[in-house]
Amino acid sequence: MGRSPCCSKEGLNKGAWTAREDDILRDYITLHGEGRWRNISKKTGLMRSGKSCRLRWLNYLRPDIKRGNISPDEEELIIRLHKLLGNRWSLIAGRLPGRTDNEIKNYWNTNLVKRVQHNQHTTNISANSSPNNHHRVFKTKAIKCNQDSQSHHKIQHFKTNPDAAIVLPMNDHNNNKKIESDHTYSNSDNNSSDFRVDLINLDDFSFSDLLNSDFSDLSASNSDHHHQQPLVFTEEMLQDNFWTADIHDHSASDLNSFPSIFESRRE
DNA sequence: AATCTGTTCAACCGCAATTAC
DNA sequence: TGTAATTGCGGTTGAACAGAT
Repeated sequence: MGRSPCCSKEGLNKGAWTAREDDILRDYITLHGEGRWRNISKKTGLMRSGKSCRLRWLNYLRPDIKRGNISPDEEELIIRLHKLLGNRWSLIAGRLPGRTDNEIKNYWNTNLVKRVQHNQHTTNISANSSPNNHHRVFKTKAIKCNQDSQSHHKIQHFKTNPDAAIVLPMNDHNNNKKIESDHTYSNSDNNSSDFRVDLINLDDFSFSDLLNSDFSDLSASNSDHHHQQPLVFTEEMLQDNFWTADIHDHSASDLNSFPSIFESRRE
């Protein structure tokens, strides 16, 4: 016995949204907030699927959205994050305030992929003698958390897991929460009840992989420091003998510390 | 002016994970 | 606990537009 059957898809509008449809959707979300996407078409008479409403809102109508004019800094950040994460567009978008995964994906496919391929080609020619000189893409595990005990358990799992993980707090457009380095929950919106984090399993890569990913000035390259959220670490990483002294010496568990920490570890 | 070709980007689709019943 | 609905993600499509011929 599951949920009540879904409404028929017949009669739903497709294609470009009209200004009137935009107004209806915007007004509804302003009044009732995001989520329950399928209800929107029911309650407003919009002949659009819930999926379509969600996409239209997230990619176009959100008030905090930035469209077009991707700056050279943002461009650089996209390239670096793509090098690190691959086609994880939502994850990359999470590090670029006001940008959507769709916009970044489009921008990558239309502007950056050719340039990166060209650069790789020229790099390969010049570094032909070192075939092992390639970077790796880190696979992350996304988990959804809220402030209940189960979510604490999830975080605790990663805190106690020997394969300690880097926590990438999502700069989620739905809320402004993040996990602080001490794992207390920072909640700037008491009405929101959950958030996502992405975890990189350290078992998946070696230090050299990370070093080859060229993290340098990742944070600094983004001009919008107000919205920039630092990468943070699990408690284990802070306690780990390999890391502790260095990170505490740098007194900040964010990416600004990465290059020097890694450099010192290599010595 | 008409047609062709390439580019852009909003929107759709299918799938997997999560959530609700 | 099983099943179906919902949500979110990445890949793909196609309409609209611009520039070339």
